[in-house]
Amino acid sequence: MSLREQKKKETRNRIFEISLRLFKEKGFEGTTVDEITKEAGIAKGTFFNYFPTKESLLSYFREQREEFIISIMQDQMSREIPVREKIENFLVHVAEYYEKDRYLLRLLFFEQRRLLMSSGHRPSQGDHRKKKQELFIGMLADLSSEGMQKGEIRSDIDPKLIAQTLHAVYFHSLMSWLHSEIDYSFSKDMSAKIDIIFEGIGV
Amino acid sequence: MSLREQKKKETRNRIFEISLRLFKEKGFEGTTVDEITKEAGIAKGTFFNYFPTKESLLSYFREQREEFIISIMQDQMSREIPVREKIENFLVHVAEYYEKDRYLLRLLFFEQRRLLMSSGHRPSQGDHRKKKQELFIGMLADLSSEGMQKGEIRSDIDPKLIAQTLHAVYFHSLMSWLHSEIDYSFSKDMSAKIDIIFEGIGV
DNA sequence: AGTCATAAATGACCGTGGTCATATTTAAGC
DNA sequence: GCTTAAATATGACCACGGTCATTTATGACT
Repeated sequence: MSLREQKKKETRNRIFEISLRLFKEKGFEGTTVDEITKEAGIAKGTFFNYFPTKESLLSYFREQREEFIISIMQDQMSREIPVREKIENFLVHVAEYYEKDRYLLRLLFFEQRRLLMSSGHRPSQGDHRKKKQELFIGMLADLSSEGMQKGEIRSDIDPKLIAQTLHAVYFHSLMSWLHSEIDYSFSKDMSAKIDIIFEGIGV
Repeated sequence: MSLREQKKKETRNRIFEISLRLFKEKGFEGTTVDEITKEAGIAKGTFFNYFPTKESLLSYFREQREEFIISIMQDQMSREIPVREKIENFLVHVAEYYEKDRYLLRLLFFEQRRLLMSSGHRPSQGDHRKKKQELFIGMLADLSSEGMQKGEIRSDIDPKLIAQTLHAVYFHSLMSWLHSEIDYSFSKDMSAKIDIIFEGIGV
């Protein structure tokens, strides 16, 4: 790696680290780009050579999280355990991972303008790059299919529908937890709701 | 009502109507407060006498929606039909109501900084005013309890948990629909997922 | 080492949301 | 109709996010 690339990487990283620290200290709105650049020892314009907007710092943070989450998913996918356990394990692992950094997650979901969610209903035309969220639901759908083949899950429902329902519960639990001011286990709360989906509420 | 109050109300309304129109025409970011005040024939400062921020226009819009939704809820609550039907009716009615104005809802959810969601996990101390979202979940919980008493719903689960799970599916379906670029029936999509919750996915 | 094209850094500048001291309007009391 | 205090309107002003023409640093090539 050339000196140039090296320095670029370092600068980008410095901006990012300083930003997250300041966000934690003073909030997202309360931190100005001027402060960030001053601390990083660069001019204001330079910031925008590295990140197109102040908000994009949060996107970058999210991308890093997503990489990690996908690795958790893939770990679970390959294990030799009942599908229900795989699903619960996966979701609980993600939840536990999130529990470590509630504050920055709050920023991520409440400060970022467009919080991406998977639609499950894509336009048939369009770019073919899979978004991370779709991968998330896609993997849950794969697990559901696997469960159907093994006779662990009802096979008269569209696996995608099941995946979306699971994801709904996961997402809702996450949001509730982020909004709440009290401390409780997000993963346990979610786990209870996943059980409902498996067992149904009907008599 | 005095002349003063009358004019105040009119001005507030004019600002609001013009704003929503401009948002539809040019988007939220694309519309400036200057434009709004110019069209409304008032000075810029006056705008902020009526709405504390530009974003608060969206909150106001949401409050209006919420009033309406609560009335739908209350209608269903008092009918003499099976609980499952009440729940489905209620959620489907809300969905159908939303389907009428997808664009402004998108603004509401994607442009507004902090999109409120019910936690279901409130701090024990704090203000006692019930937020609208809690009312929403509260009513779903009441319906669940009713269903348990009538033997239509399993009674070994906390009704609140059921309510939250139902709300999760409702909210997720709504968000997916708002994100999607294609036209499909949000209410039907949601309905299918509600069925899953009633019947479970286990064998 | 010197030249030069390209990458990267810079900060004056702009448009916007939001503030606030001041000016204007209202209506109650006389 | 006049006075006066409170409600309301005003626009100059500020801070911030973001742009861009210009300057500076880099390294490939001779």
